[in-house]
Amino acid sequence: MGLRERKKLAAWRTIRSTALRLISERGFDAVSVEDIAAEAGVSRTTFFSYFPSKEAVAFDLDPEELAQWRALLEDDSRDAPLWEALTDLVVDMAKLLPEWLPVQKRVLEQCPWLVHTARGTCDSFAPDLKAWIARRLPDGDDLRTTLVFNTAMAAFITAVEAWEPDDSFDQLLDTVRDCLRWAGAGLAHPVS
Amino acid sequence: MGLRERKKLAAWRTIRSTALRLISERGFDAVSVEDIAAEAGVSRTTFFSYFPSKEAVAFDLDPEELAQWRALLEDDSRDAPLWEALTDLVVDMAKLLPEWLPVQKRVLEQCPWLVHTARGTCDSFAPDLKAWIARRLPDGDDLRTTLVFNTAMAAFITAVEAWEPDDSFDQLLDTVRDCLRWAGAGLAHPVS
DNA sequence: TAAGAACTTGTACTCAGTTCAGCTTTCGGT
DNA sequence: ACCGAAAGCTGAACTGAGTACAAGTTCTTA
Repeated sequence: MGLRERKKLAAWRTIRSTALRLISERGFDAVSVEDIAAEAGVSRTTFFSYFPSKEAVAFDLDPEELAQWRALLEDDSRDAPLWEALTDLVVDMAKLLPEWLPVQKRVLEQCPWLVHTARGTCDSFAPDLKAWIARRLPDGDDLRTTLVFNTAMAAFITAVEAWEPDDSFDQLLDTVRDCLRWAGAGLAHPVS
Repeated sequence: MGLRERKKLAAWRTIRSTALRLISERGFDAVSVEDIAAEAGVSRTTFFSYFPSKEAVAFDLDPEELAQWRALLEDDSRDAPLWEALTDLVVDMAKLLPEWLPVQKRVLEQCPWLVHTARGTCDSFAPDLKAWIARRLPDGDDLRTTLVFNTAMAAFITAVEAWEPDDSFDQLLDTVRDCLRWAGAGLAHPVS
């Protein structure tokens, strides 16, 4: 990794951690991009060359986590039936975020309307994850693929919504697994 | 209904229809709030007293549709099992929007990132719809309630995503019903 | 080590959204 | 019909997000 690339990653992380610190101190609205940039020692312009918006600085994934996440999607060794494999995949993805999720939850506690942005972060994986699902669906039904994807996301989000950042992370993983299992088994049936 | 109230509704509709016309002519980004307000014959300030944001003018529901929607939620006469009743409810809700949905879809075709806003419109019903679900769930499990809600929403959104505004509206309703049925039956099972 | 690519920065701009003080219109009671 | 209160409308002035761009700096590579 060349000097340029290392510097870039370092700058990314400086900006991000500075932003999270300020936001957790003062709240999202009370911190301007100007503040973050100044505190991080870069210009406003540079800030926007790293993050497309003020919201992104709070929710974008670290490039390394992102790479790990993509790696999970390309691992084709899961041979269980679709829904079980998907459940494992989602749990494995969640496992990569033990630092990230609590921070996001705390930001969202203060600014609930940012939920949309947080979901957007997940949505950036939609194409890849959909492709992953389509690969494992016998027929190439697009509607069915999308339904599986959206439902799995809904189950995941439900678990994250219910989880408090002070609870243990394992508890979240259990809930994620439960929600996916319930959704997969069919919500029209009584609880098993 | 007093004069004041009638005028207000009229102004709301003027602003809204003006906005939709301009947006469909030029695209969402190429229309400023200033343009909309001017064309609708009100001030910018007034615009923001009717709509909290530029996005809202494209996605907020007409007060009358909103009232009908709320009425559906309060109709307690459905006595089918939860998931069937919920399926019917969602279909009934969709039935109220034969004008609205095609317009929204066309706006979203041009500005896909507004999906978050569109979802937000649905989210404004979350509390009421969740209460509706909780009322019909035997035990008062919050997690389960949320899961049912989120999954139903996911199924609905899946159907809307798959629908093209040039397709017949009945086709959308069928797809909504199918998606809810599949999700309710359990996506882990093969297609029936 | 020099040419060129990639990155940073300040400046200047557009537009969304808020605040507020002053004006006009509607409403309810008399 | 009239008057005071309340609700609504407006323009002006402000903050802050996001973009465009030209000029300067730092890294890469041959």
